[in-house]
Amino acid sequence: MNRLKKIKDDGWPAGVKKTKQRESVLAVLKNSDKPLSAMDIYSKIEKNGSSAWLSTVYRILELMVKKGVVIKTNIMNSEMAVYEFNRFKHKHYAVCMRCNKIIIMDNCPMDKFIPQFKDEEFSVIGHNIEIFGFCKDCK
Amino acid sequence: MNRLKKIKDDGWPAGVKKTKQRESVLAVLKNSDKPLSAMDIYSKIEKNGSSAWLSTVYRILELMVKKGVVIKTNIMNSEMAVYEFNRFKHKHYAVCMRCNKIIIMDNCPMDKFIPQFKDEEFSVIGHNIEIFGFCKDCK
DNA sequence: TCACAAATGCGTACTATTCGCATTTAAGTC
DNA sequence: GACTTAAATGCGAATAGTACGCATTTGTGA
Repeated sequence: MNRLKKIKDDGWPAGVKKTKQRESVLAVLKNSDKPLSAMDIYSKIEKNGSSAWLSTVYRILELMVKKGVVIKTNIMNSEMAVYEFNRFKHKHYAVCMRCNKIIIMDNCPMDKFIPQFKDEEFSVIGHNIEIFGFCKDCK
Repeated sequence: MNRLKKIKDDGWPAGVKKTKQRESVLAVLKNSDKPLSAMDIYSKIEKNGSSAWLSTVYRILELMVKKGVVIKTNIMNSEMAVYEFNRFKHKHYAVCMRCNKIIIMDNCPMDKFIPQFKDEEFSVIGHNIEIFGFCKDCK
């Protein structure tokens, strides 16, 4: 299993040059339990005393998404994408309609569900589920 | 029931001035069975021989969303929002990862599903589900 | 250590969307 | 139907997130 070793044992994607900036971006994502925007990541890197130009952060994120190490998500009613370290766990989020807080959902409605399509066939690769409502602070 | 009549019998939201542009936008959305972007709507209006500045289309859409006549959705991996006429039917979409075609799903996994949250309480108002994969032409 | 392909810094460009303001228009009142 | 006025539109310019181009720097295999 895993003969191709697309991702190395230390979590680094194979065939990807190690640079200060790339390590910073991945470290920030690994240390966060919530998805972060490119700007969040940029700020956290600065706060850690390192530095990486914002456009570089975007390029790194794009690469990491392509390599499967990072997951990119678009949260509705927010114009910016968020990124998280791929821990290979199936997760979904609930988003508060007032404060935009993100809450992790533990179960997935798609587990025992077979989507039906009108006429057309469609081969399902994955899904994206977002619950919206109000968190306990905003209720 | 419906004593407040937020939406009139002809489908027009109450207390909203009728203008050429607003009628054009709603007509385009009513005649489409797929969600459309603001730009799509703008083009279709031009094609119909009418006209409405793009910023006006955006303003109208924002208003109609607020009035509950139109639904705004953000489809992932697409940087633009799409809008559809609210037919008060529960629907979800499958999006082809190659050609971005949108296919309507007939059933909903959330029907018999109760979301669970770790510690925090969350009152669920609604949900957003997107299936991705390949349509029959792109398989 | 050297060479070179690849990554970054930095600025600029692009795209979807929003905003500001002068002009126009819908709709209630006389 | 004309008048009035608040609200909508045309139009351009601004904004924000993200992508791009190119000169310089850096990581890595030889």
